[in-house]
Amino acid sequence: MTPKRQVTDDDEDDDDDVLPCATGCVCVCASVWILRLNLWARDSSMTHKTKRDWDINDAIVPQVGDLEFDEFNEWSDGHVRHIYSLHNEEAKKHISGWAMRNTNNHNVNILKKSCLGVLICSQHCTMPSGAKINLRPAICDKARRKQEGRACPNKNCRGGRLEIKPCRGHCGYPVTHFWRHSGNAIFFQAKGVHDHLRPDPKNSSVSKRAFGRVSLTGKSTATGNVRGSAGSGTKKSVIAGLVKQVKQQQNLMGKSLKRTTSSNPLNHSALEIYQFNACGKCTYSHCTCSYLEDTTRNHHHHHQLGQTSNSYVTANSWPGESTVIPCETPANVFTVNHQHITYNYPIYHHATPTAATAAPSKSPSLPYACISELSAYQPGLRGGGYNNAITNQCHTNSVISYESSSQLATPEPEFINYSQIKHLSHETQSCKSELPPTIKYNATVETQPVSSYMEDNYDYYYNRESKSDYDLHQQFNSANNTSLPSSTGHYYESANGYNGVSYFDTGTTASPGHSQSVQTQLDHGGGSYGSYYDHYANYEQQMAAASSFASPAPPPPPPTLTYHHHHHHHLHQATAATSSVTQ
DNA sequence: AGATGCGGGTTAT
DNA sequence: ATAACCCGCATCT
Repeated sequence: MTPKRQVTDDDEDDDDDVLPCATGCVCVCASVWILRLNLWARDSSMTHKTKRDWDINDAIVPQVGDLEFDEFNEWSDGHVRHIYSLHNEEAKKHISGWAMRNTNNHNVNILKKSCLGVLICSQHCTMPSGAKINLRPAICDKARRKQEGRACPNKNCRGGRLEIKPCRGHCGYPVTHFWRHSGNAIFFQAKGVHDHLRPDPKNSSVSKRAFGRVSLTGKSTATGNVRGSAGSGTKKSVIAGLVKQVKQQQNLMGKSLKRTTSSNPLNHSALEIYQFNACGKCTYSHCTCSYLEDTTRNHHHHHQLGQTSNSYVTANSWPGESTVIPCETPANVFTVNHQHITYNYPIYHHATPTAATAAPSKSPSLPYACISELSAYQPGLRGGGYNNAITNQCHTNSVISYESSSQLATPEPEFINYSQIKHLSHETQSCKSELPPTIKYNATVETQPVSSYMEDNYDYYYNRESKSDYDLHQQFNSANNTSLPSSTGHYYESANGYNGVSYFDTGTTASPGHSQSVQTQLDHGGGSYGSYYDHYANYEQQMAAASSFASPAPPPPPPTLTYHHHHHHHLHQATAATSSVTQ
C-alpha cells in the first residue's frame, strides 16, 4: 500500500460539469467536458497525463498499478478524484473527515454520500482559543437530531445552541462524494466545495463536552479544531487549533474570492480555480455561474466554463463585459446532457454542425451550454480579457442542446445513462453469446480527435502545479504537493477502452480470460464495504486486455435498453440471479 | 449508541 | 424523468 503517487486535492481538476441546481437550473462546466473530450480524443500515443482522466461514471475506469494509488485523503475538498488501493482500509470504509452521510442514489455500483455540514453555535460564539464551534454532526439522523439544540459547549457562550450549518457547496446542495470499487482500486470522486470549515473530530474535547462524553466542567479545556488534540488542553494545541481554524476560514474566504474576484485569472491555475467552481443556486456566493432565468419554470445556470476556462482562455468570446454574448456556432460543438451524476450519467456529445444547430428537442427548461463558452476553447477564438462579471447568457436558440444519445451524430464519448438501464433477464437478449445479460449501459464512446488546441492546453489544466491559499485547507495533505498525474502509463487509455464499445454490467456476465482471475482476487466476502466492488470490473478487465492490442475492434452494437423500474438498479439482484458474483 | 449501507418511498423540479 | 431527501431496517463497531 505504499503509495507511489501523492496527490492533493489541488492536483485534481474535475468534471463536475453538469449540475442540476435545486431550482432546476443546471451548471455546465463545459470547459471540463471539452477537456475530457480532448482526453477521449487522444489516441494511444497520448501522454500519460490523459490517462489520469476518468469519471466516477465512466463505463470503464482506469486500471491502476499497485504502486500508483493515491494516499488516502480524508479531507478531500473541491472537485477531486482519487484512486485508492482496494486494500486501503480507510478507503474501504469510505471514510471522510467531513460528516458524510449515505445518500441513496439508487445505484448500487456507486456509493454516494452527501455532506451534512457542521454544527455551529447559534450565537456564533468564540471559544477561549479563539476558534468557533465547529462540530461534526452525527451521521445518524436520530443522533444528529439530538445534537441539534444542545447547549453550546463553549463555557463563554451564553444561550448558544448547536445548530446545523448545512453544506451548500455543490450547486447549493451538499458536497457529494462518490465511491466506486473497480478492479483493484477504489475510485473516489468529490463534487463541490465545502462552504464551511472542517468539523472537529468526533473525539475532540469540544465535541465530547457538547455531547456529554465529557462534563461541562471541562469547558476550559477547549482546544479548537485540532484533530488528535482531544483532551490535551495545552496552550500549544489551543494555538494550533486557532491557527488551523483561522486558516480554514481564510481559505473559505479565498474560495469565494477566487470565484468572484479573480481579476487576474492567470494567477491561478485552471485546476485551482476549477476546484472552486462550485455552482450555487445563484443565490450562493460560491456560485460562479451566471444563469438565465427561465420565465416559465427554471433558471438556467450557465456555468462559465468555469473559471477554469476563464483563467486561461480569456476568450474574446468570454461573456465578460457584462454583455450577453450571442451564441455562435463553432465548428466543434460539444453537447452534454445535464443529468446529474450517478443517476443519469453525463453524456458527452461532440455534435456535428448539424447537431449543433439542431434545436433542442427537449423541454425548454433544459439547460444549455452556451456555444460561446465552448468556443472560448477554440484556438481562433481566443482573445483577451477576463471579466468576472460574467453574463454568459445565451439564448436557447443559440445554445448547445443537450440531447439524448439517440441524437448523437458522431461517435462520441458517452457515459452511462442509467435511464437506459434495463433488466434484461426477462426481456432483452441483445447480449450475444452465452453471457447472461442482465444490465447494460449505453456507453458508446468515441476517439475522434479534437482540436489540438485543447491537447496543447492539457498540460495547463492537468499538469500545472497550483499553489494557493487553498493549500492551507489541505493541511493533512500539505506534504503531497501536486504531483499531479505525473505517474502514469498505468492508466487506461480511455480512447481505447471506450472505443466504440457498448458498456454492460459484467458482474452478471461470464467474463473470458483473465478477468476471471482478477475477479477471484477480489474480496467480495463478508466485509460491509464489499458491495461496491465494481460490477463493471470484469468488463473493464476485458477492455483493458483488448486495449492492449493494436487496433480496437469495431464496437459491438450498443445495447438499446429500456429501463423499466422506477429508478432502482438492482445490479445485485441481477447478479444474484446469475450467481456469478456474490453480494 | 452510533456509523454505515441498503433500498423503498416521497417530493420538487 | 431526475435527483435530493426521508425513513426504516440490518449489520457492525
